[in-house]
Amino acid sequence: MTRGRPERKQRANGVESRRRILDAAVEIAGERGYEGTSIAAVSAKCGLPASSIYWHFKDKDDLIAAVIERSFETWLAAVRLPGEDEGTPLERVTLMAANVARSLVEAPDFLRLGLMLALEHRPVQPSGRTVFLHAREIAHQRVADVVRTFFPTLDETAVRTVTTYAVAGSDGLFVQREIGGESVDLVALLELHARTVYGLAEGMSGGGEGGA
Amino acid sequence: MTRGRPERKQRANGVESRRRILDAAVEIAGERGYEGTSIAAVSAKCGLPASSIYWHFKDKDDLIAAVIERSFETWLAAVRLPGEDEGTPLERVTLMAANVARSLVEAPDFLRLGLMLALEHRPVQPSGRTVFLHAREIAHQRVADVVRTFFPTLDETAVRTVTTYAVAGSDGLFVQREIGGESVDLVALLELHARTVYGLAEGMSGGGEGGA
Amino acid sequence: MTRGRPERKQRANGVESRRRILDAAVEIAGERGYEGTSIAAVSAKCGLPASSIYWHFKDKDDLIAAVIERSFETWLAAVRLPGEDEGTPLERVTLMAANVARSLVEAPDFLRLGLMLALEHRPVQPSGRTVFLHAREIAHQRVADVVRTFFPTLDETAVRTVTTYAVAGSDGLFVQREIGGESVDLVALLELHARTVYGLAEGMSGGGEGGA
Amino acid sequence: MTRGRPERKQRANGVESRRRILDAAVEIAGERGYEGTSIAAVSAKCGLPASSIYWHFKDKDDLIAAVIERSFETWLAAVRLPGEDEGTPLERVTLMAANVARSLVEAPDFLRLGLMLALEHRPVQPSGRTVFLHAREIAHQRVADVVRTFFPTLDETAVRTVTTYAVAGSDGLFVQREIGGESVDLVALLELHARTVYGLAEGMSGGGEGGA
DNA sequence: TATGAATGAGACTTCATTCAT
DNA sequence: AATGAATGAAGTCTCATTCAT
Repeated sequence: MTRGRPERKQRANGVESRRRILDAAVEIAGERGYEGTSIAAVSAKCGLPASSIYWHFKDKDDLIAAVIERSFETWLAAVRLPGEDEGTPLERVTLMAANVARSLVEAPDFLRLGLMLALEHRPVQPSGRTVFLHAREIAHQRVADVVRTFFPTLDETAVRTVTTYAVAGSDGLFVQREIGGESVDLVALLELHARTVYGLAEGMSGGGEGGA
Repeated sequence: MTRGRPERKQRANGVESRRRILDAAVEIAGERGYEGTSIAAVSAKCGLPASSIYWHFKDKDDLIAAVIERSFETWLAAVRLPGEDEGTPLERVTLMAANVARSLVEAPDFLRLGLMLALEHRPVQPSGRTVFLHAREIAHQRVADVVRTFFPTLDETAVRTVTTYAVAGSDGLFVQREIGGESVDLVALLELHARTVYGLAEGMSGGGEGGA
Repeated sequence: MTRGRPERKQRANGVESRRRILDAAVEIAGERGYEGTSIAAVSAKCGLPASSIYWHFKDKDDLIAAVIERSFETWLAAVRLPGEDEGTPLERVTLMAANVARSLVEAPDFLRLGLMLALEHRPVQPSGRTVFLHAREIAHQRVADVVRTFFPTLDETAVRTVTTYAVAGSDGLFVQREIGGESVDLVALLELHARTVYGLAEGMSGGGEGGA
Repeated sequence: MTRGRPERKQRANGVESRRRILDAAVEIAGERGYEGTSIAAVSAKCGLPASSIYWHFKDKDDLIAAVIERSFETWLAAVRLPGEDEGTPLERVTLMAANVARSLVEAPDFLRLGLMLALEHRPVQPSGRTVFLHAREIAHQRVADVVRTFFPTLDETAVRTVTTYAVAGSDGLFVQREIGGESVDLVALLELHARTVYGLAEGMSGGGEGGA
């Protein structure tokens, strides 16, 4: 019973506690989804009692929403967009795709949890879902900007179609990777996807037969 | 107890009860996922007491697995593959995509619930997940067969890549539709996807530089 | 550890269990009020686990409402109204008052809990309060009938005033008894009240100066 | 820390904070009773953190006791007893009753909360109950004094009976008003009560057959 | 004179499941 | 082929209170 360290972390530190709670929650929620994330489990993993979690977050819904928000920011920071002027357009797009792929492999919790929430259709939606959809909208806009940059002649309908297709493919390949594990080379697949989308946009840009 | 007119439906009918339970469960599980599906909720929706559900299914895990299985069959039945010899290859592939799209709009529960299960990573996975992955494997094989039929010169690695890419894109577009609702034209997007994949396979088939 | 009686009352008996729960709840709620009545305490007192209470009652609110309802019936049964034709009118009224007093001493839970609920003004009222007010309305009507019987010339406004005054005095004297305990002779006080109200009604009946 | 303009109210003011806490507490306790009054709710209503409440009051019990005490004083201040020598004795008594009625309509919290506490019978009684009973004893004495003044020939037993009856009737009519809301004319009813009690005392004073 | 943060206990309620009938 | 009743475990959340600052 000789307690090496006194361990009576009496020093109240809200910021640090909040971080610990989010760290624990992002891990559990990323694995088990909304319902599967119990406050007791988060409490056990972060070392703070359940009642302390309620000091920092109004309720479970609020906690999950904060998890989504923070993990989106983490993920955004992990996507390092390359400098503006390296290589051909196609090479640059491919590089972006590889960066996205790496960020999704490194910090997959955001998208995994987000997709779980997005697929649910509860009568009363968790607010984390709203936060996710909002984050997703931001990502969508960024992709759209890239599309517009590389294919300035595309009309807005075509931009939207290409962007939607690009994002959806990315989602699908991420799911594939989540199911297949490390045997799925997400970097290679997203690079392939980038080239494909590039070709698609090129086709819509040159010949007027856009669509969908 | 022999009542005058027999068979007035009150007298138990196992098959019918089982169907009612599955009908209720597929709806709830498709909305709320595995953890979100409580036996009590299924009981309330189907009108049978909870204990009756346990007469038909070993436990909740078994019920969800059965839900996945049956909704896969429902979905399979909804995919009406077109006759073999109408139109050009590209037209035929596009037609298939449209059919898949329609089936996913009509019977989305299978894929929605399945993806939710697939994205989870719990210590002990629900057997419904296994059932889903198995069904998915079947679908994957069917797509692979189509790819081989249309592009007999593709090597197996390329077939796998194209198939994976085709399925992943389909998943991603399905997610898009689940998020965006009716404003997303899944038929058009999957037709576009079909043409894109067709072009991709063609490219890998003709020039030898396949990949991933 | 030698368990004398097997005590595994496996024999499911809903009616009996429900009664045991209500018996426990009426006692606790009569002493401690709505908020003071915890499901855990009821569970401990009746021997059934908390979850079993929820088989018989939707929630705590439902339980308390049932408690009020049953204890009202118990109390009503305890008020033995005297035969129609014994003694003078004043004697008969006094006898009624004594009977009411005895019933309130014997089964005070109904009125004690009811008054506690009635005095509360929560944003969302417990449904037990509604049940109590309804029961009280019934009691009010009975008293009004007695008033009308003995003073047929009273107009309805006067009947209402006399009845209200009679019931209010009864409530107040009951409170007095609850505070003062056995040192308060409720029977004597209610008999006095009966005579007083009788005189009041007589006065309003003869001279036309009713009021309030 | 010496700010330019001092005393801009931000700088703590114990008396004012204490008042705000009591203001919030009297409202909540008057609505919900002892158990229904949570420190968190008081904190939310008064805008001070829960820990500040514990700076001003030892514990919840202490807070409620202070609430009772202050609201009793508020109520006492609201009872404006009339000058000694206006009108006939009956008129003066009636005027007193009207004043009491008005004070109970204006400041009902004291009596409402007090009666809730008085009706409870917990193993360990809140000290607010004691405070209430003490305040009530004071009120009782005042009424007894009035009775003695107007009916000097009454013996002490009769004085006690009349006083008890007077107070009980007042309580009962107050409850009636709390239940019935503004549709109950408390002033009229208490005036009626005053006349009735006056008559009762007169009867006991003249003929020697007092009672109870 | 306050207060941000923490905390163990306990609140109500639902959970999946069982069992005798 | 079913079901009424029961139940221990676990769920989310609130409680009154403390303590270092």
